[in-house]
Amino acid sequence: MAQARDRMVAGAADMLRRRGLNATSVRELAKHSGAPLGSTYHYFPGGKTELVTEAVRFADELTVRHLTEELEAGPIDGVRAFLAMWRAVVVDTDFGAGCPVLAVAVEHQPGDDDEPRRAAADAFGRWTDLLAESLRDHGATPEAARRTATLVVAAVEGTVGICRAQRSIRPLDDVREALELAIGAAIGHFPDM
Amino acid sequence: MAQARDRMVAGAADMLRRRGLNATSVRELAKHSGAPLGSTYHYFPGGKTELVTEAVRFADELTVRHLTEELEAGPIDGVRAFLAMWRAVVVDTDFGAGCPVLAVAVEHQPGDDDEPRRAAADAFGRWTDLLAESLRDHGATPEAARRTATLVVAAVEGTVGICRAQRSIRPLDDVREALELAIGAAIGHFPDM
DNA sequence: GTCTATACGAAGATAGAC
DNA sequence: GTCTATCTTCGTATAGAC
Repeated sequence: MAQARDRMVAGAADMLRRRGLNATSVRELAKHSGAPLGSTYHYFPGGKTELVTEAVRFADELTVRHLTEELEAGPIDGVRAFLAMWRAVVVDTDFGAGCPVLAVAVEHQPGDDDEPRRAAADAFGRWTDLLAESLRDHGATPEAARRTATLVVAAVEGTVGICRAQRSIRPLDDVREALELAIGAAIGHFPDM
Repeated sequence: MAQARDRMVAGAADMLRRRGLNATSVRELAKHSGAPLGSTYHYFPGGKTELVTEAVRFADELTVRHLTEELEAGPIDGVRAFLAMWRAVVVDTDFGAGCPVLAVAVEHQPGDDDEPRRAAADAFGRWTDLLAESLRDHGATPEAARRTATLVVAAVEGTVGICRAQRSIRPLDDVREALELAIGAAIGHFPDM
């Protein structure tokens, strides 16, 4: 059953964004997915490392798909929709969920397996590249595009964490306005940014 | 011995920023601090929750002290120094450490004790308020000051996570330049931001 | 008051019955 | 091939010897 496997990956991504990496247990994931514990190691011989890595890639792909669609309307509307997506994640879960990719980045430690961290690095890189490409296409210099794209991804990740801590959505709304100005400057008012 | 207690709080903050909340065990913390396990519950009757809460407040106070000093030279130099501080944390630990406050925010889940999360919320709020005050003092409107201050804190938190995932300091340097432009706009070029 | 020894549960992972 | 039962390790927390 590939369906059970897919459910486990999606379930792992959901647990990661809610509880983080170390509080996501294979046991509970199996229960939550309606699969027996042993099945996990049948589907994922690499154990928790393999499962988490796939969960990060799954979240990455979802985000890339959304971001790609949203950026077709240009970088300002694209970022607006990007922020709206994260706003929905935080609000719909009553501040219970954030970004699974950031969780892996924050909880990774040197001795751990490297694959989940690398998947997280790739995800951040891909989102930044998509945004930078859109900014360049709309008049930003390559340097301004890269800097602004990095700012957007970093600000979103950080703000989602702050919103969860404060149980308030205001930081995200403040950051949205600040980012729109920064993007406007990068593609228009300050081409040499 | 208050010294042993203080060492444990500082040690907890260090473990939090390296491994995150759930991988920070009272056992290893005691070992790392040279104290027996039982002493932990003598100094911190509230157990891990109390210990973590104090560690977050400890990191908060350190950061407030730095930020306050650095902002005396104005918001641009202050933010530059703020970013330099975080740059040093990430580089000096070879991408092994980030922000302990963000770790608590990312790993908190609804059923958990609320004190650590609230301490994290207070920390983010304090840093934002300090930055916003400095921005207002240098010509930003209250709204622009709040938005820009939130952007700075959020961007720093997010970027530190991205740098750790990618094992590269470049995102932080890119964000520094982008933030300086945003601050310049808030206090000078666009007073109505 | 300090610390050793331990209780108790849950984690990741696997062996082996079906 | 699926899943139950179990191994081992580590987590928080405490009881009670010094």
